[in-house]
Amino acid sequence: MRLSRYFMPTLKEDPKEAQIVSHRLMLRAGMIQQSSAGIYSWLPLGHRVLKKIEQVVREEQNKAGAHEILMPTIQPAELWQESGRYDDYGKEMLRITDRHDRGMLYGPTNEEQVTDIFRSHVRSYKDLPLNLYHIQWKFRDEVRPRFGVMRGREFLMKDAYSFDMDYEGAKVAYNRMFVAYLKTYARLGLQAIPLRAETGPIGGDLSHEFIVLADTGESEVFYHKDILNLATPVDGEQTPEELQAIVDEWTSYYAAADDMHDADNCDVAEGDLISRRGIEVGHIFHFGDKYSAPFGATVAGPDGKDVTVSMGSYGIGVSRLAGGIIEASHDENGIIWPEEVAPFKVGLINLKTGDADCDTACDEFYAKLQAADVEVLYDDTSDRAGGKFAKMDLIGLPWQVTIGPRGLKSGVVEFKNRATGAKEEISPEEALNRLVG
RNA sequence: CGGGGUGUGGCGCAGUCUGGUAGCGCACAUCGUUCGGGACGAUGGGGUCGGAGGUUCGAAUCCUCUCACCCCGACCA
Repeated sequence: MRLSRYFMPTLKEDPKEAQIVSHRLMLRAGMIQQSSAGIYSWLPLGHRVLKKIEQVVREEQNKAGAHEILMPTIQPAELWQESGRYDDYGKEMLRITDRHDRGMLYGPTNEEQVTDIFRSHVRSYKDLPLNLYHIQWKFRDEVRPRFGVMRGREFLMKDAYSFDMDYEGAKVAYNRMFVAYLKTYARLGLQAIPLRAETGPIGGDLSHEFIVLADTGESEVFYHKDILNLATPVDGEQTPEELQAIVDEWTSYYAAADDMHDADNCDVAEGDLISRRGIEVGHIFHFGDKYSAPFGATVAGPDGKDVTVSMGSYGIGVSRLAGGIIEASHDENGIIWPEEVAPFKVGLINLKTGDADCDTACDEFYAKLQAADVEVLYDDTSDRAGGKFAKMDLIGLPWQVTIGPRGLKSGVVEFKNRATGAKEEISPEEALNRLVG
């Protein structure tokens, strides 16, 4: 993409409404624009990031055997009356009336909707286990939206729902998601910690939330320092026993949010207990028949008798992760994107636009990157060098290649790693090899 | 929902106390000089000062009401 043709409205100064770093950087990088409290438009750069996060989440869900569907944002009130949550949910649920005076709502989550789909189509135990997920916008009318996209009213969430014959089966589904989440966060460049969680209004008896560490996190977390040294699970089919072993390993270390932490009854040695701020980026629940029972979601078992299925739900805040990743990965100059979610892999800086040799060298380099399918943002504007560097640092692409007349004389380009700041002078061919390889 | 705060060109702000018809920096446009880490000069475009009502000869400024947004707390992906 040529920057001269791109829509990336960056700001030099911090918008005053943005107090936390990810919100400031997202606004300054031209990723988002606020529409109203807790509701945002995603501009091209932000949209690219959002789609990349979504894709990583999607791939890991698919690998875990979940099937992608897409349920609507607007749901009928009757479904929620059936589960009893229409009255319980309170003002956080945005209620709408259509022209026929029918009660509708903008879905804050989809347990009812997915259970309705399940009961309509699944009749036999042979169709289990089943896990359906979608990545869809949700709306929760929070009293106090804040922190930019990290605590919006409208947000993009991946929510998966598992259906099994019994608790044992549901636990395998739960563990499979647990492991998939660990892999997902690792791919996103995040160090995530699973915490045992309150099951909350959603109900159930097995629940973990996943948090990423960041100084601006909303809650305080306490954890055993060795949990950070655990290896991310590897890809591939895993037996129920192997899944359980991974979950057991990750949950064997102490980890709790401030609401669950009890300093007096914590048996972690003082030097091993670490306290930091964290952002919740995922939450998984087993809740049994909480929805399947009132909805009559049953399947025929091997003996021909109907069994009410045992369910779980598994959420990842996709739009929140965009902010969460920035919170966890930035410096004083701007964002530092992990490679998997960077809007472009490399920024190409033409140090002297208008200089025939420099333009030619940059255009050729750009064409070669494009031919090799390397996502590149090419700053071909006539801005001054300083501004170009500052802008590239701000938007945080993993690599920066700078081509200028002086380097061309000696046959080198500047190759910079955004994360480490390390700069090397190498040949254009070498730079190309590193980016393509 | 309780407490605090802010609304003035796209962004950041001054002006409000002490009413006199809107200003600065950045950004934007044109021209020129510059140009290897956010240049300089000249010129120019853009704001009914969040909204409504009131006081006054006159309101960004004073009064009343209202809306929006932000921050701290309780709650959530």
